[in-house]
Amino acid sequence: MNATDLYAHLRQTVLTALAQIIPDLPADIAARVEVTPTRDPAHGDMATNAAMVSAKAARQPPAKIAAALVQHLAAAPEIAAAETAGPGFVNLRLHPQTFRALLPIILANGEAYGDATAGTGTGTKINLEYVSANPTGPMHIGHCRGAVVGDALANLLTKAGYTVTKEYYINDAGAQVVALAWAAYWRYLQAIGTPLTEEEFAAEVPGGLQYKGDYLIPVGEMLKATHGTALATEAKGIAAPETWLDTVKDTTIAAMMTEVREDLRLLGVQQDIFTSERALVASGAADTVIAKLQADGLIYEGVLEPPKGKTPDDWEPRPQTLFRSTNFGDDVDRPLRKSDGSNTYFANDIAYHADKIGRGYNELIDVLGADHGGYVPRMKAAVKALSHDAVKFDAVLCQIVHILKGGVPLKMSKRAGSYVTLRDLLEEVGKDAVRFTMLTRKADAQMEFDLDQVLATTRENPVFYVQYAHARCRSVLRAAAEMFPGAALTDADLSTTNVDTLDGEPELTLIRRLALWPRTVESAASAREPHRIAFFLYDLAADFHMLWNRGKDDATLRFLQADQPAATRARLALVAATAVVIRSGLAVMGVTPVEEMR
RNA sequence: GCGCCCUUAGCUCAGUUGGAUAGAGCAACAGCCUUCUAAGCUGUGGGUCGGUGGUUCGAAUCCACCAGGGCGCGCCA
Repeated sequence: MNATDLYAHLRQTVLTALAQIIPDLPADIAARVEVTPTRDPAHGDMATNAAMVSAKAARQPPAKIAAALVQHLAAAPEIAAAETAGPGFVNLRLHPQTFRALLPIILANGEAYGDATAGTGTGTKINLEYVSANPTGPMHIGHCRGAVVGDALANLLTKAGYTVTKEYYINDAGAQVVALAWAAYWRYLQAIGTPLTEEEFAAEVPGGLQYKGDYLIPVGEMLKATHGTALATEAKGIAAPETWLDTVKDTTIAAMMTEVREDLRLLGVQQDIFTSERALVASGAADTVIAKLQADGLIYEGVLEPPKGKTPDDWEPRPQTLFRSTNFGDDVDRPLRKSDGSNTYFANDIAYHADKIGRGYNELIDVLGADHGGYVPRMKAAVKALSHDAVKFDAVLCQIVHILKGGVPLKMSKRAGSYVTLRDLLEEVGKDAVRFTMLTRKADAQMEFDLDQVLATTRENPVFYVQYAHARCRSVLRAAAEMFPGAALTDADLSTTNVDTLDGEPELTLIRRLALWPRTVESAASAREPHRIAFFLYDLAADFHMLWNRGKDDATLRFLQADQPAATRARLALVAATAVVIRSGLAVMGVTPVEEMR
C-alpha cells in the first residue's frame, strides 16, 4: 500500500468488492460511492454509502448488499473490521498500521503530499482572473480579499492537478482613466507652478476633478521632469486636451500599474499575464465579437424595458444593439452598444473573454467583488454563446471586508483619500497574517478584519495558532538534534523510520487528520473554496497541540525520551510529517511557515 | 418590482457537495505551570440549523412558498 490518498485507496477497495457483488453496476452509480471519515469514532474510521446508493440499481435491499460487502471487505489487508450500520452503511475500522504507513509516504513526498495524482483536475486548463483593480490609485483593502482568494485558489487548483493561468485585466480604457489623466494633469500644473487654484481648474474638468489623493503628486513631478512646461499653455494654464491627454494618460496608467505590481509583490501575488483593455479596444476586438454573435443570430436592435419598480428619473426608451443573453439563461438581453453607437463595457469584456476562449482554456474563472454579482449571468451567457457551450465560466464572488480597530469599524472614504491602502495594512500586520486571515471566511460571506485579533497571540487567532504548531514541530526537531548528536533527522531520513510504536489514540487521531489532507485539497479545489484549507490547518494544529500538551501531565508522553531512541524516532517522524502537511497547506495559502515564534 | 448571496449555540463562524447523536473559537463556570514554549491544555453548561410544506432509506444541505439582512438592476467600469 503506497497510495497517498488513503480514502481514495479504500474507495477503490470498496468498488472492487462491490463489482463482485453487483457485476453490472452502472458507472454513474459507482461514481456516487463514497468512502468518508466517520463523524463518531465509535463507528470506526471510515464509512461507505456503497450499499445504499447501489440498492435501487441492483434491486436488492441495502442491508443485503451491505452484508455481502462486509464479507468481501473483511479480506482486505488494510481493514481490521467491517460491519453494517444504520440504514445500510458499512463501517470500516482500519488496522492502525494502515494509517501509520502513511507517515513514511508523507515524509518521502514532502510538500507534494496532497497533490492530485489522477484527480478531476488533471488535464483541465483554467484561466483564473483576479484582482483586476482599476489603475486609478493604490490598491486598498477591498481589492485585497480578491487578490488573496484568487491567488490561493490558483495554488489550490494547481495542487489539485489543474493547469492554471493567473491573469490580471487592466481596466485602462473608458471614462475613469480620462478622469485620472485630468487629475494627474492638475498635479503636473501644480508642479510647474500654475497660477490656477484647484477650484478654477476643477471648473474646467469634464465631470469635475476626481482622484484627489496625494498619490498623483509624484506623477505630476514625473511629467514635469520629462516634459518641462510643454504640456501647458505659456501662462501655465490648461492647454488643449488633444495636445496632452494621451501623453498624460500613458504616463499615469504606467505609474499606477507600477504601484499595483509593487502592492501585489508585497502581498506575495505573482500573476502570469496582464491584459490591457485599452489594447483590446484599439484592436477592434469588440466589433469582431459582435460580428461573430451577429452571424449566429444573437444580435438585434431593440429597446429595453425600464427596470420595474425603480425607473430612473431621466429614463427614455432608446434603441440599442442588444445581445440575446436570455437565450442562455440571463433575465434580460444586454446592450453591447450605447445609443450613440459606441461599445459598452460589457462588449469589451465579452471581447476579452472571447480572447481567453481563443487561447484554449477549458474553463474561465473570474474572482469578482460581490457588487458584480448581477454581472455573472450575462457573462456566463456570453461565454456559452461564444464557445458553443464548450467552455465553462464561473465566478467567485468576494463580499466586502470591514476593518476593525479596537472593536470600532474604520471609516473608509476614497474621495477624502482616507481609505486604508493595502500597503498600510501590510505594514501594520504583515503579509502572512493578511493572507491567512482573508482566508478564514468563505469568500461570499461578509468578513470583519479585526486588526487587534490578527496580531493576537492566542488560540482565537488562527494565524498564530497554526504557525505556533509548526514552530513547535520544528522546535522538537531542533531539540532532538541536541539530544541525539549526529542523528539523521531530515524528512528523508525519518521516512525510513519504523513507526509501529505509535499506537496511542492521540497519535492516531493526528495521523488520521494527516490522512485527510489529499481529500481536503480535492474537495476544496472542486468547490473553489480555498478557505477550507485554513480550517483544515486549524484543526490539524489543534490535534498537534493536544498531543504536545499530554507531555505536561505525564513526562513519559513527551516526544523526546533520551533513553528510548527508537520510540522517540517514531514520534519525530510523526512530528516531521505534521510539519510537512502544515507547510503544504500554508504554501497553498501563500503563507510562509515560521521556524520559531519570536 | 425582479435577480443573486446570506440567516446554524449569548457572540464570531465551520459543517467533508444528501449521511448516523449538528461542531470549533470567544464569552460563562470548574480544573491544570520546578515543562521539548501555559502564547497553552482538559472538562461542564449552552441548538426547533429563520418559518412552513415537499422530494427519499436519510435534509442544516435539494425544491416551493413566507419572514428578516446584504448587493445589484439601459448608454458606470
